[in-house]
Amino acid sequence: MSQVRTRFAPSPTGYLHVGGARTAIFNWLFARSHGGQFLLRIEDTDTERSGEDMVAAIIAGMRWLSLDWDEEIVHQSARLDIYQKHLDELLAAGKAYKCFCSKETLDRKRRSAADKKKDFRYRDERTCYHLSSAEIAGLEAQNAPCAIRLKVPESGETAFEDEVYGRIVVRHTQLDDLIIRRSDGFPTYHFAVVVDDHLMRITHVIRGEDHLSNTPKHVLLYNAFAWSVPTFAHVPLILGPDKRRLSKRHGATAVGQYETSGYMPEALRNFLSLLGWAPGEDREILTLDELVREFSLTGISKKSAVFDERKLEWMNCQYIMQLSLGQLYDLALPRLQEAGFLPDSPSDQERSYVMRILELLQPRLKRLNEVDERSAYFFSEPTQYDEKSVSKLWTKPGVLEQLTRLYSDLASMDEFTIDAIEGVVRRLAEELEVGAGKVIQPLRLALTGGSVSPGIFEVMTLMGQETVLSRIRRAMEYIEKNHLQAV
RNA sequence: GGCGCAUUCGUCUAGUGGUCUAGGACGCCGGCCUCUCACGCCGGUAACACGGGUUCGACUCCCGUAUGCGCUACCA
Repeated sequence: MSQVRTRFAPSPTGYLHVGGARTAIFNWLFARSHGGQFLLRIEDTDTERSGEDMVAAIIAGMRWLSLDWDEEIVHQSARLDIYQKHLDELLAAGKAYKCFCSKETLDRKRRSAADKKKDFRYRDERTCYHLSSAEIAGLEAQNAPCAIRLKVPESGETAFEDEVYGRIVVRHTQLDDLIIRRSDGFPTYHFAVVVDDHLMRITHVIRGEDHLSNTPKHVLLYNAFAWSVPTFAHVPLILGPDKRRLSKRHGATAVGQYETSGYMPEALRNFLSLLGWAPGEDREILTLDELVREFSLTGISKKSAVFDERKLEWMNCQYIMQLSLGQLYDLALPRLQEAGFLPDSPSDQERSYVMRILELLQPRLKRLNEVDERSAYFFSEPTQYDEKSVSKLWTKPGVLEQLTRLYSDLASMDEFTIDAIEGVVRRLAEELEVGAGKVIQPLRLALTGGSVSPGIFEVMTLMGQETVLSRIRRAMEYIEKNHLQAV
């Protein structure tokens, strides 16, 4: 069997979106699991809608997901002469013909057919197909714009075997003479895709299910050239929560958005792999190697899948917890620097301080972009106290005395270690005959500005005795100033 | 409208005629742990779209209905 070659062929009319990314992942996985090649092709024949910045964004997205490709990137816009050559071939063989009908004329005919509740099919009249060579020459002499259509057989059917959906058959009466070159000289998608897939020696075309209905047209084109047809595998579409095709209306659809909102590429890749495909086992957290090992076309589902961001978030959480502290530090560093918590080149001391913070935060992070707000109080005094927590925790009678005691007890400590602090706090709670939580929560509010944080004793050792004391004092001042304690 | 495709818990899915009183995961609910939150652990909730066949037997096969999606462009 010949070498497996797959490709991902996005059109740069937008950023790399998760649906495209999923298709790319499947192609990549399939190629890698067969020791084959994975190629990248930019389908930029629609010059109006394509942009260089989009190409760059797509490439960045691919890199971020570690989807490396083999060989040079193919740009369709640079292959116009190749398409023209193949067009001429079809024209010469009488398998395609020039069509001088204007878009306006066609639209009008389509509308009037629709009014009569009928389908418009160009092939029923084939106006331009019946033009004499003299007429064609005349039109061309006037430089009349013309498109090129493929001549589709009027009877019979075209079938192909899809690896996911099985045998697909379409009667030729359902098809029209499709345009394969626009009047502006650019090939249409259907034509370019077939020519390129053949020339790039693609063996397996893995793409979205929205192309399932288009594939018979492509098969017809392969046949017209007498080329062998590749294996097709169409993958189900990705839907939004409302079961409609995933689009910008649903929020984040671009891979880059997931990067900035703190998702790890490994998590997104893992999640996307499992959308419309399942390995034969129950495990869901799979490494790249495992994915490569397990991936197969037969595991692909026929049913479109809803993109569930909650599950992605959970998966991201799993990946964050697997990180070593050093890795987590590297990922958090730019975000902490941007927040102004760390200088451009942190000292060793700063680095180890942050690592200890991250150790506490690690199981609590769903997304990497939460690190700055969750760690803010380690870098600066709380600028304000959470209002609800204040009214819940600092209005209770005795809180001021509690904090006063805490202050003096903590101030007299020599060793500000986790165990020692815990001992002091618990002893105080016992003495006051209250649960430890009753002492800890008001304290937590004083130190962090809120009622949620990692274990308070860990937080305190990290902050250091001096900071802890000054924050307690500041909290007491706040309580007094605002007359929170009932008189 | 025509053609194509699909239809298992809210969501992702396992399941290829009997092992299914339908399994796992996310979510949700309850509990444990506990200084809050998170992690972790334990338990619970919840599905074969509907109707006909075929068969000794159907989630699994066939037909129809419904619903959804896709294609029906000189977009890709």
